[in-house]
Amino acid sequence: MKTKKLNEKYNPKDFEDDLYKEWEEKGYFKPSMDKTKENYCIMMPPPNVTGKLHMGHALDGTIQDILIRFKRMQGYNTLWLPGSDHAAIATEVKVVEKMKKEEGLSKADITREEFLDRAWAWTKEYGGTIQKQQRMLGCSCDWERNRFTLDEGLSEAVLEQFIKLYNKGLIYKGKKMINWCPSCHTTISDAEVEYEDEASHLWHIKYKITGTDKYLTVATTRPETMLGDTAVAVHPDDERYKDIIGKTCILPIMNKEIPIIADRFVDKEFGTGCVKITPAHDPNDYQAGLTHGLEIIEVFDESSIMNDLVPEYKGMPAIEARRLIVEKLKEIGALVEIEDYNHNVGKCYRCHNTIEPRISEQWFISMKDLAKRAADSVRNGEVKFVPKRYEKMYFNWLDNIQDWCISRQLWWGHRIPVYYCDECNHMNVAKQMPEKCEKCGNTKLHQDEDSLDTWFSSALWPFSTLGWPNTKSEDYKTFYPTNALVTGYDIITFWISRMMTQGLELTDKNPFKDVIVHGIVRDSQGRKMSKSLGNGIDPIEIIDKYGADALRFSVLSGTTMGNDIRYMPEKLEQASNFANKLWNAAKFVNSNSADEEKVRKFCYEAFEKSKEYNPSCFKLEDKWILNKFDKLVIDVTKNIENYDLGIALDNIYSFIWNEFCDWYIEMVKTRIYSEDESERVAVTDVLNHILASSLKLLHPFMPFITAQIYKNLIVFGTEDLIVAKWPDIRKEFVFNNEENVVEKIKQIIVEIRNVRANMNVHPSKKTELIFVSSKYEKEILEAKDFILKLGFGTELKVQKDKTNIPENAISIVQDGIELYIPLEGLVDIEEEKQRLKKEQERLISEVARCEKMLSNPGFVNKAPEAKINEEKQKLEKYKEMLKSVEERLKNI
RNA sequence: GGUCGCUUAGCUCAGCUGGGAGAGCAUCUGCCUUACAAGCAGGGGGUCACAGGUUCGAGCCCUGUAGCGACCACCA
Repeated sequence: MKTKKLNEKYNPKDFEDDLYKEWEEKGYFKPSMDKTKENYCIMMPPPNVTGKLHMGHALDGTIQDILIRFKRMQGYNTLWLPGSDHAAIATEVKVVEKMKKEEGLSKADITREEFLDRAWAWTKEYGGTIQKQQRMLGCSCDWERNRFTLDEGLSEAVLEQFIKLYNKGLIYKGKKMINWCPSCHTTISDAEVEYEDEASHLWHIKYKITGTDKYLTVATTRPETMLGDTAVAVHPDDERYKDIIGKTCILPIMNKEIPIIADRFVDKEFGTGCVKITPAHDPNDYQAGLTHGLEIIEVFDESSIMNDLVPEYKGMPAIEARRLIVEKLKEIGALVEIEDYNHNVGKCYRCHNTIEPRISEQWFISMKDLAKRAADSVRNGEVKFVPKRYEKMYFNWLDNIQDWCISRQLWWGHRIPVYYCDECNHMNVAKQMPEKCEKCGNTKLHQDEDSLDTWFSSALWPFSTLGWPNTKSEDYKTFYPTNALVTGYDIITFWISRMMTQGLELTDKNPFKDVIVHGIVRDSQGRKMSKSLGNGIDPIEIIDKYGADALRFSVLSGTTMGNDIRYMPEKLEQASNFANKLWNAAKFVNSNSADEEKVRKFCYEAFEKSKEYNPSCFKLEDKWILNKFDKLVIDVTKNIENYDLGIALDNIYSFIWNEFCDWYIEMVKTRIYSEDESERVAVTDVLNHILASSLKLLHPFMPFITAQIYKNLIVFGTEDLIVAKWPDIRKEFVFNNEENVVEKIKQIIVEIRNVRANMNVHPSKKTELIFVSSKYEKEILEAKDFILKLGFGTELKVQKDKTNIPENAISIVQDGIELYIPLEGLVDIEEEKQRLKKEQERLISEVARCEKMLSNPGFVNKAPEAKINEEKQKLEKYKEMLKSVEERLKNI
């Protein structure tokens, strides 16, 4: 005898941690590397090293874990590779803050090496947090293959990538207008700029037109940049200004003569139609400056501190200078108007300070060709997005792509592998500092100070983690290209598009086949969870209180892939109620199971060996639940394969609760308590078979409770559930007929309860049940025990015709079965007549509906045959039922 | 401005290839029936945003409108 026992109460804390440890120790998370099996690989999107698990991670991790566990159970050689990202800016900002707070130091006070020491220390201290939390969530990823974007192998991959792209001419250094964050002191890429509405003003300033008494008025949101104006632009077709094009005007304060130029980018309708041109501080103006050969004059530096163009503003923050310049303009009478104005301002995605467009020499990747190839892979269907609509977002980004600025003025990250010759300034591009300049042979060289965008290394994630550039490595050969990539839609541009471009360029393969895009987890009011709002929900607190399984259930049930999720904490109640229900059902099955050896002998072993289970062991309700279960397996498998995880979970939920617990267990209780041992053995077999198999289907979704129950099953459950075989459908038996009959009987039982509830009959009041059925006599007798129990019956009779039916009985009419319930003293004939009349009306309208449909020539000629037959059968059924009801009405 | 999404029960959301509108929560009624009161049984509750169209048949397909949301671009 096994000494297995489930605790009296479901309490996830009792077993979740232990189970996880056990799985990990037994090595279940590692791929089997079985060459005879198909491979399946998912790369976990690497969270920031310093991050904490939030609901987005919980959702993302749950989805991936479901896919991995599903495939693992199906026998695939599965790898889910975890890791973390060094998150250049985010981490550097935090380390700088900490340094300032604790040591009173800034970056200027220490060397690069000293800073990196601190950053690594930080990483070691805080780096493991998320991964601990992912374990609590149940993520079955292979921690032994855990990678970090700054680790040795991945850094090697970055060098390889840089040099390859450079040699191919795809990476270049150039002077361009870039996005500069004056607070983080670095460039950022276009994708990292977030636009926000900001209330501001439009200042209207008049410039004197040279040699006349006339003025033109420009409108600007940035008066402080006027010091660097080198032109005023109007639209060439603007009638108002046609005659002044080509003339010059006087820039106030600077008292400098600047040209009036015509350019089509000017919007005639906006402001005054005259635009001041500051090529150094605005992307449009920069472009105009290039086109018209204008001088570029900087007004402030990289910290937005004014330079010495005008001595009285020197050293001032630009925003401060703005105030003074506006005052000055007022003073000299150049300020015409101040208009309230809302405009979109670019903000740094990290620190949310206003981005300054600046001209600067930086490193870029030329994107156009790379982007085309990446887009084509999706266009031609080699890579598909789920849901498909996100492909448009992806195309939109790639089709309009600008070159990617990859250099960052940060220390935390991969340093650019370019070494300048101190003598001839030649750029030597190499993995390590060359001994001498390849051009002039000088031995004094210095490395580029900049580092690379975080996403430059993340772009390699699907293959750098597998050993690339060593394409001969076992992991790379086995798992690349990977199968699915699961992530939120918010990083399609940041990450998906970059993995695609780099993957195709460097490995000549699409890095993954399916891109599974999920939504954002929002709060119960639909707002984004954020630190500033304080509306975030901590998944760890949820795990503490409800368990990881409940958390996983709650982020998936009732959701659709790609849609945002409004997180309702009430879902946790549903989830933990479900877990509790399952727990109790398992306890019931366990405590009522017959001796395991006997079950094995009589049922299970025989079945395993010969696949010829004696169907006479099964009673009607067994065949019903077995048939239902097979359909469930088909549905759940299909839905997981289509990534319809919410639907798959719902399938399992309603099977376990509504079919298995509410019906099957109740149906077999009399057999369980039976004196006849062979009855008990047979029921034990089916109960355990259905329970164990249901646990298998549910395991990917709720791994802990299912595994805990499974290992404590008295019958079956010998292997660990995490590696148990995903259920097959049993082609040996199909019990469609039995399923149909039981559904009819269930319907009758529901109606019995219904009628009794309406008549306020106390459950203790039981009655005789008289069935009339010529078709299903045998089945009704077979189901006698549970019909009596669930239908409040004292005894059950089946007859082929309606002789001797008492008058004061309730009648329940089903298709092919009628039931009469004599309820002495309780049946009011008038009330019963009213009830039957209502039923009659309902059936008449049903018959009418079917007849109308079937007499519609359009329907009969065009509808599929199966549909027509279905309607014909319904018509027959309703006609028959109607006939019975009407007969009964006549007789009482 | 461009693109996309959403609008279904009181609330939050599912709804497959077009073929009788579903779940959870909430609500009402009756039950401590020996797995489970975190439960059981039963009930009520919907003009599927609006207007057209296609179709034998539309929550689902097409066009348009309105409200909400997201992304991209521009905004001197």
